[in-house]
Amino acid sequence: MATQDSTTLILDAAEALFARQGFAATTIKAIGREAGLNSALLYYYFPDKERLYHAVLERRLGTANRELSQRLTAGLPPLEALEQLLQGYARLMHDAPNLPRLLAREFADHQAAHALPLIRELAAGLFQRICDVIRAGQAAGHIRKDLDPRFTAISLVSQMAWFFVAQPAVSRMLGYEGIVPPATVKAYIEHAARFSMAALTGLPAPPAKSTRKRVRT
Amino acid sequence: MATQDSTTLILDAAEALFARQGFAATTIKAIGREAGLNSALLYYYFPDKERLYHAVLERRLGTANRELSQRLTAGLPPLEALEQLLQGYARLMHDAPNLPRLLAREFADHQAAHALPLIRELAAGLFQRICDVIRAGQAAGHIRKDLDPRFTAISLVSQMAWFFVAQPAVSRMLGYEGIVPPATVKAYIEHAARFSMAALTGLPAPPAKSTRKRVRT
DNA sequence: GTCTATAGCGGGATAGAC
DNA sequence: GTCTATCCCGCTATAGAC
Repeated sequence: MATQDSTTLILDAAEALFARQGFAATTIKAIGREAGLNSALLYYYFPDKERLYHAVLERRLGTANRELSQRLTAGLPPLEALEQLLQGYARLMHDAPNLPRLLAREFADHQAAHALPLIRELAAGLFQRICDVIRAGQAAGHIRKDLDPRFTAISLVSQMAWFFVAQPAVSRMLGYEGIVPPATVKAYIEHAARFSMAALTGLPAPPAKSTRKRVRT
Repeated sequence: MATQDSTTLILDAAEALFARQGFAATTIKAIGREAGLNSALLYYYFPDKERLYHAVLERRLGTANRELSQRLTAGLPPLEALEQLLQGYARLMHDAPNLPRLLAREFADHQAAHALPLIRELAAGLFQRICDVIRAGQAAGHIRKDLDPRFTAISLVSQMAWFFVAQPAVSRMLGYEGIVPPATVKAYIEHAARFSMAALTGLPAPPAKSTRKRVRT
């Protein structure tokens, strides 16, 4: 609790509130209160609310992106690289619980003036690299070739992303009152890894059964 | 465009705006404009903004829940039931493009006064039923027994949920400018089904390789 | 760098005419 | 049922003292 520089204090407070309530519902005064500073001071450090928000996203996404991309460029064999990715994603979300919420809001905001471009750029870069790893795995014969690399990347990321974004609901479904306990998070991540590895390496689903029949009742 | 009753007009407009911008950023006046009605009229049909929002969610979630649960109680064999679920989820999101965004916001809003309880209840009921189907599949020997049913349910739903919630980003990643074209959506859904079926039925990932090594660089 | 005070605007909600 | 006019509050942002 030793005195921190005000910029950090403000960014921290803003991040917490933006994540919890979103941009519009968060007031400058509330941020000031949360940071223990006078709200007028925010305008000394940041030109306006919009750009404060942007600064929050940049700080959080910048570190996130750096961490994640490290895990993919480590030069591991494809399957291990993907498992590391899941682990890395989980650790990221766990270390920065605000991140999933911030992301969810940005995604939901259609073409918000906000920082979507930034996110898109980061995500796209990451996405490219995941696809490349998958393709490498297919070329090396470790991953089923009938999987579309881009779709597969989405399948992998989804399992992590949704789990953390939907925390409040997920928590309830798993039978907890408040937060999902760390041990359960860990167990889920291991599940997701096993689930995904089976899908990546497993045999195609038995084409028996008449699976394609009616879709409408 | 034939004249509709004002309630529907208002609900439609409100749903669109709430989904696009969220609760706080959406003004009563904007809803009136979007609906082509005087904004004061909203207070004739709804007591306040909060309860208008609630009405929007109830309308959308009510039908959604009904449709989805039908697909699970159809008494199909487990694996087919799960595939139907994925299909149903996709159709739902496709038919009501506002739904994923509304959901994402509700999940992100920590303990918003809004309608989380409603969502939690619906989701929990559905979740229970998915788990039951998975357990049935395991008992019948169609699904690997080393998978935790609850985690597996999350893995399945995630792949659909995130794809639709993150549409704007997903679209960019797949190389499209605006919306993901229907054909691609269909292809992804088929992918997700295949991916998931392989994971559900496939062999455990080859325990060869030394997969558990370093987690930190 | 941090605070007080306040301008100025826009939003939610109401009163009441038609 | 639908519209006009308006109240009142709270928010962003600024001016300026310390």
